[in-house]
Amino acid sequence: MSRYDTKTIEPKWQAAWEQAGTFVATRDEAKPKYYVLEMFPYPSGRIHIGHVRNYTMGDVIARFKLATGHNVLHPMGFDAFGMPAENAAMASGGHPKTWTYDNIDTMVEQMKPLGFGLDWSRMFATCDPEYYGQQQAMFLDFMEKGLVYRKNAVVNWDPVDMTVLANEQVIDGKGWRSGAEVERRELTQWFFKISDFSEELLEAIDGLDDWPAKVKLMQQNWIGKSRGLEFAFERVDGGDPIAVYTTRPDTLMGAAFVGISPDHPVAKALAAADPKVEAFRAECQKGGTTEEALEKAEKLGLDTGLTVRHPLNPNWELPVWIANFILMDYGTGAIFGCPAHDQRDLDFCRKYALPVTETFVPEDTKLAPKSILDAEFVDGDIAEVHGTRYFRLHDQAYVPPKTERVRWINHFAGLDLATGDEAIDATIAVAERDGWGKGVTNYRLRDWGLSRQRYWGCPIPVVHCEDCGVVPEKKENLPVELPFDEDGKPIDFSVPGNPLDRHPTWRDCACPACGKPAKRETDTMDTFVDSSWYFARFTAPREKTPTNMDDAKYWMNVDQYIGGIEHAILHLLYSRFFARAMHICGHLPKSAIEPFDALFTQGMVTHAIYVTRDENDRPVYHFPEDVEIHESGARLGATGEEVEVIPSAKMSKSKNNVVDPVAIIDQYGADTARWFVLSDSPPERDVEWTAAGAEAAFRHLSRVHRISAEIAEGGDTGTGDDALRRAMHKAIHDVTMGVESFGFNAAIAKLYAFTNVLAKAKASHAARREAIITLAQLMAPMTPHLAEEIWATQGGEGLIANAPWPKADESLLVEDTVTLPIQVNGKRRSEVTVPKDLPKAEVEKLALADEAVVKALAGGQPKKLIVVPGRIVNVVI
RNA sequence: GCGGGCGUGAUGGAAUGGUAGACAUAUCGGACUUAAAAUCCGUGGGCCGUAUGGCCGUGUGGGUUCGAGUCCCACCGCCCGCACCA
Repeated sequence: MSRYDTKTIEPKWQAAWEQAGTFVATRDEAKPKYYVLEMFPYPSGRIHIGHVRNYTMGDVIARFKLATGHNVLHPMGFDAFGMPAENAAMASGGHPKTWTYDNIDTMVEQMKPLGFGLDWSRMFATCDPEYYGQQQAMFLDFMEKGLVYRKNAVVNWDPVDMTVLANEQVIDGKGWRSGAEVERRELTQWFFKISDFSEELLEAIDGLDDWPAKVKLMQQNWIGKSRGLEFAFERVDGGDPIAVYTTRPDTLMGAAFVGISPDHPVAKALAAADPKVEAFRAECQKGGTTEEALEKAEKLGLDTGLTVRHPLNPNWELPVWIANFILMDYGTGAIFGCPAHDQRDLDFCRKYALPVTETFVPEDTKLAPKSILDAEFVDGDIAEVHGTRYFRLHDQAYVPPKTERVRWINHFAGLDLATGDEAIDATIAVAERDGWGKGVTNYRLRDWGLSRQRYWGCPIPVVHCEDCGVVPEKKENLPVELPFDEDGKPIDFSVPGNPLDRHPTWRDCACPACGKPAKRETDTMDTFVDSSWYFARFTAPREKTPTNMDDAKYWMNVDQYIGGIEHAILHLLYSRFFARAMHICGHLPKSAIEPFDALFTQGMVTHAIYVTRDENDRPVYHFPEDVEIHESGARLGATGEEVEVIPSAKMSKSKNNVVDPVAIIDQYGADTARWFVLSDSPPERDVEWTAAGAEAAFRHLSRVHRISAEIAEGGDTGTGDDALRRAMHKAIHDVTMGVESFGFNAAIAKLYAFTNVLAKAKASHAARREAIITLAQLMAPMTPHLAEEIWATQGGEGLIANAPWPKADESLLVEDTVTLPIQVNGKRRSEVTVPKDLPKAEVEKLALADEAVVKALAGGQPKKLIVVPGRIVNVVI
């Protein structure tokens, strides 16, 4: 009997698929098309077991769709621009281009033995000039349609290296290499006008029926539509009024101060005249640009000495403060602070001794007069004195949901009991009636800054001309290619800053408008641009235009997109924007403006970390192969030292817990790796790689292989054909459901169960042969090599990859009798087996006659009797 | 800080609001073997009980329901994102 020899089996079938062109996609109007795509990898160097999981899921879908009669497109490429290539060049003196293409070669070589059903003929990398040249062409189209513009924006500035830093390169507010305190600095940058699409991108989320609800919710919150009031505070000194935007105009009577951003024009004007203000602005510019850093930073304020008049009472003057937590990018860059109903404002006002005024109190309370002592407020903000409940603020701002009714104090629109939403409406109405403000809709979504001051990215194809200004490059001059050399030598990346900026010749060019000598733009594009349209490019990857409309019409949309949850917002939102922009420029049909019909977000593959401590109590990480697991705990194989096990940690080179797919394939074969990454956890959740789990997967596949070999040797073993066929059709049904609903782990559990039945089945040779062939077909999307091998062993024609998916015989799925649990007051007490169509009344009779029920009733009558046909009986006493 | 998610035996997990723990792993017991490996059979949430069986049990505390792992509220813990990481 032949053993399960993956080293022979797997390359054999991979060669067979390649020779047959099984996965090469060509347009065929006669068949329904199916486009399945996994988020393409960054060529970091080696493939990761996480990639294996991602692509295996896609491959299961692709092979399943092929078997169900679809014309499948399942391509692969590389998201190849980005910082790590430059970092590698900086660290070891190579070139980003060489590093990247070497990595791509390695990774392709590592992916092929996994047997993915990919159309490799469509592969490209985003750093191919053929790709980024088309991207530049689209950029010019976007410019023409007014979708691109320039403005100032803040970046992380390293004052020692004199260079812009990515957020990732800012560690605890310091530059990663120089260690210098990072500053926020303004730079003129290129932007895509994604904010023009805020409403459309928000509304269209409703139509994304096959996206996870959590992703849709995150995108909605990110776009952040809000309704509010815009108005201006008159300055007492007669200067330009200060415009503010607020989502809580109902709290206007609780205003304590007006706050402006350190980057607000008024703040800048004051700073020009007053070094104290300038020093404060400089203080505010310390640290990185992330919203997290800004939000967590200590709240700082500076009283400008300016005052403004309250719009509802000209005698009420409010101080103007500069505050570091106010963003110039959102609203008008100025707010009014209402400490009673906003925690951040409350903290600020307590810190700077500004007054706190409630504008509303809980419905069943009164505002506490001063005469009620603090001591009465034993439990937070409410005190009860002589039967009356009084409210007064303490440490927490009072922020009830806007849909909750509250009691208003001195509301100028005459409200008494009303919800926040009603009060906002009333306030906006009054402001509009009296002409001092207007209701506006605002979005949190900001325009997409795409400029990067780095080398390894797609050059922005514009030219700066002294006479003509910013001029788009001519399309016939595309691609604007990155230079490989400078002064005849490969570019030196050991110097901080953008090599394009200091390149001796690359910048020099002729102005596309007037022909005079001019300078190229040296900013390159954000790598998110590259990944925002690659899915469209896969439909016609060699086209001399960004897309081919016929191909795009045929293949788009992506029917199933699969990738990590970490891309839930940015990548997916940018792609949705890009599809719309491409449609406007004639590169995609209208039908493709929502490019991903269905989205699935898969979890990570994790692995335990093994740690010991050195003499200074610093952690020492050990490779799994150096650790022995005993019942009493884990120990180092060499020394017997006890090892701490941290389960389910993200794989990381520095923690020595990375599982290399290449080693796994070598040890067990690709099918085992594929089977394991699908089997133990639901695909949306993290799965922990364990040696025992991989071993178990391998044992199971060996067992299936062995069963096939036994059956091939023939012989009838009994007469249980009927039971085996029932189990088989149940398996067909369950596995089909599992695959269609991304329940891969559940599908695999059903395959285990069916295998157990088949292994023990006493049945005719014909029935057993039918069962093993069906099992192979059901396993084929997950373990395609083993499936082909069994198919061939059992004399199947052609390739199993092309065989039609088995169909479940519905008549064999239904049982004649069902066993119903009988509950008494919701607790299971007994059960009764009845014919499946037994009328409800009969079931009730049987239930009431049940020994346990009779005992529980003790002669009495049940209060209620619930019979759910085919499910359960509940007797309520 | 803000937004989103997750939490079930020793372990990974299963379960259209309807018998919690399918399937797999560890463990333990047995068969086969001179022996081991492989394989096969059984055991496999906790407590009590020889057993039929009983009580408890899905992070914690409350709620809705005839019935809650599942729905709602609060809390705790962990994970993801926060616009220049990909």
